[in-house]
Amino acid sequence: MALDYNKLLNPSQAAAVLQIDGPCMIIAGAGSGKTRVLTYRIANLLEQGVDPFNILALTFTNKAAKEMRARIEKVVGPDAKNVWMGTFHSVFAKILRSEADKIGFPRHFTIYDTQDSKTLVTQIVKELDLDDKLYKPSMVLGRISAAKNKLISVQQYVNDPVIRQDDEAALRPKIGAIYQQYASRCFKAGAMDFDDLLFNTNVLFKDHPDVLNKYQNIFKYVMVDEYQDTNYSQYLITRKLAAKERNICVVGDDAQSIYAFRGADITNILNFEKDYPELQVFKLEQNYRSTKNIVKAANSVIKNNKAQLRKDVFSDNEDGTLIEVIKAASDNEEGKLVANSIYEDKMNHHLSYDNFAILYRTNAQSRAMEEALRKLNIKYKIVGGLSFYQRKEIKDLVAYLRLTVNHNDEQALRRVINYPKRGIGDTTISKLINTAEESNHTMWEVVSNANSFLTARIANPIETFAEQIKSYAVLAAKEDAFEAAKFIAKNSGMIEELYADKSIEGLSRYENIQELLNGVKAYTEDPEREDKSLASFLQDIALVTDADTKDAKDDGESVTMMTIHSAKGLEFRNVYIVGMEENLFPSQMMITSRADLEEERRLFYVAITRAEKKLTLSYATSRYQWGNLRSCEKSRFLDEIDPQFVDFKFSSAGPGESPFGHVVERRSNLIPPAPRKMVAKGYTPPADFQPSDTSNLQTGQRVEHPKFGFGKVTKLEVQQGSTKAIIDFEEVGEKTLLLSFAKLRVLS
DNA sequence: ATTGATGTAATTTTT
DNA sequence: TTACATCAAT
Repeated sequence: MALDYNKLLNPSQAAAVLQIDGPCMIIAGAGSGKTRVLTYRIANLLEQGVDPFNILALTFTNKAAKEMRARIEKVVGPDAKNVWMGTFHSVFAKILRSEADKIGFPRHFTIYDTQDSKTLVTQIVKELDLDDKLYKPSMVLGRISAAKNKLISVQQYVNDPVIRQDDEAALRPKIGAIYQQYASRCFKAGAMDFDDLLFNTNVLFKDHPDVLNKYQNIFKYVMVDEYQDTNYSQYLITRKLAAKERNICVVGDDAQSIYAFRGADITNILNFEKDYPELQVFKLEQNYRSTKNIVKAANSVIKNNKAQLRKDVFSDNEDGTLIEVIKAASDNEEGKLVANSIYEDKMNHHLSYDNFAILYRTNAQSRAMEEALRKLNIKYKIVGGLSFYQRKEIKDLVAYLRLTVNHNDEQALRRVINYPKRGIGDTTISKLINTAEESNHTMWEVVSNANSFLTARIANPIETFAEQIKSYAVLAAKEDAFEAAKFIAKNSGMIEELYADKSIEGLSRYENIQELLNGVKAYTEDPEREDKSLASFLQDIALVTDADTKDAKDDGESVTMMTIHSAKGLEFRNVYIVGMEENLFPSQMMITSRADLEEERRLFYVAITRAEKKLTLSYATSRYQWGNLRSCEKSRFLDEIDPQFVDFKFSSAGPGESPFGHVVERRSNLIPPAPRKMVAKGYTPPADFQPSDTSNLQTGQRVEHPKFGFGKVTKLEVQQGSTKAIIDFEEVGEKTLLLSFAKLRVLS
């Protein structure tokens, strides 16, 4: 079945779809059918006989990948499943797993999320005895992240005189030291943060040409969506992959580049031609999404930016209604007016609530909107914000799971070592850290050998904890993710702890745990899933954002609320952009430099172009900030819209309210952990006990330990440079000790 | 070591 | 306003 692309697409779209070999760039204006082109382009490749396994399609979000796969499947059938499709992070995380040993990482390395990274930085700042006012984690992390995105290694960072001057000028000379410690701690923990996934892919390709070559041969056709949002690290990965076949096709719109703050480099798209002189360029300029008024208004705004590719987006749709502007006296009134407007529009035009979206610059703005919508009994859903996986109780359980799969995961260990409470306090924890640091071991190695250097009283619970985790690992090795997670949730005591809390929040936390377990169950019950292990489940959720979760339980009729950033790529019939105020949008932090302001403007452009039929902008003249009222000025962006497309209007008031809220209860059973004998009672170490050199210890030798008494070495194991001795003690039985810190006296 | 109280700092955007 | 951290008291 050959598709007739000239019928399905307009001439420029069809041209882009029919191009097959060689580099290609598609400049796709907002609403110009970009996804459509990408979909058909892949369909065409498949039709021309390209093996789906040889196509790599990189997108920016999981959602985009999922959507595209579904659409290709519709056109070409099950072959679509075999196309490599996903976000940069998920695709290269997968590759890094299978090649992990080549760069010294365990196959089941942990992916640290932003919270983990922040806590780690905070911990390091404290350990290095630095001023936490000067070294704020988000700031330090931003600096580290920027370095990684430019592929600046720790070595390069500390040796670069320019960077050092920068940091010194900012009165923060120790950032290099923090970076160094951060990287080494992540490595020891067998963990990568988001940036590491890309950074280490580059390391892998650089240090192992054979591996690069392998993937160059696999990915004969590379496509990159949202190319304007790639950073240097991503740019280099795609360039290397495409170096052999040169079949690279990038799609993007410089006017929609809104991730510079995260290292996205707009010059990647502006200078693409320099890398590929034989480049073919296609421009998609017809907007099919929005009315003429909306498209023209958007153009009039983006015109104010200097750096951009020339492009003329137009629409053949109706003129449509003018853009409405609502002025409110306060943020609460703004919510009320927006809610009313939604209600009226829905009634007047017989629409359903999912035709509406409220977009804002910051997540904090959602609150006023939520309250207003609730009062009018309008259902809504919030995309983004704190996601399911960021809730405390979920992170706690996930930490147990992570620790089970990767014992060295330091952040997970610290999170749960004393939760639920088992008497391991801060002092003990810092002692564990120090010991780990001094003896160059991981924290887990210290924890699982706590008895070697702590009094029995405190080593006891730690040992129990370590045994618990080890037993989870044994379980996880033979059971699927659901069985393991269920057991761990109960056995860890988490279920018991949460069940005991009868407050509203406590119940909802308990429910969230149930929901996570349901999620694991669904995961293992998916018939198409080959790997049902706990490790595999964790890999999956590490890179999942809220968008996918929320979509699944979308019950139809609700208004969507989200930040403008997360709205990219989406469209709605009616769009409300709220909080059009100076210092909010554009954000206060972005008005100092021209480049930043231009990014804010592009953000505004993205927001405007989400709307199909009707766009409404609103601002408040006063707003609560940290509990007190501040007055606000309307945004400069309002004045940048050509006034012929705008209808200024003032309104007020709104009808009744309604109660809401519900709670469900459930039961659980629990298993208490087993106690164990730890210290030899009938043995007292001699006062003159002197540990001897154990580097030449042999199996069968008799040894003395200050706590466990006399025993015989039954086995020696060398692992990652450290030697473990399994010793059968006369009074306490078999123990596994790390030779490097066990105090042993060799007797024979 | 755990609890509760008081104080403080924070709001940009996300894989 | 809230979330988090530090501190004092048990």
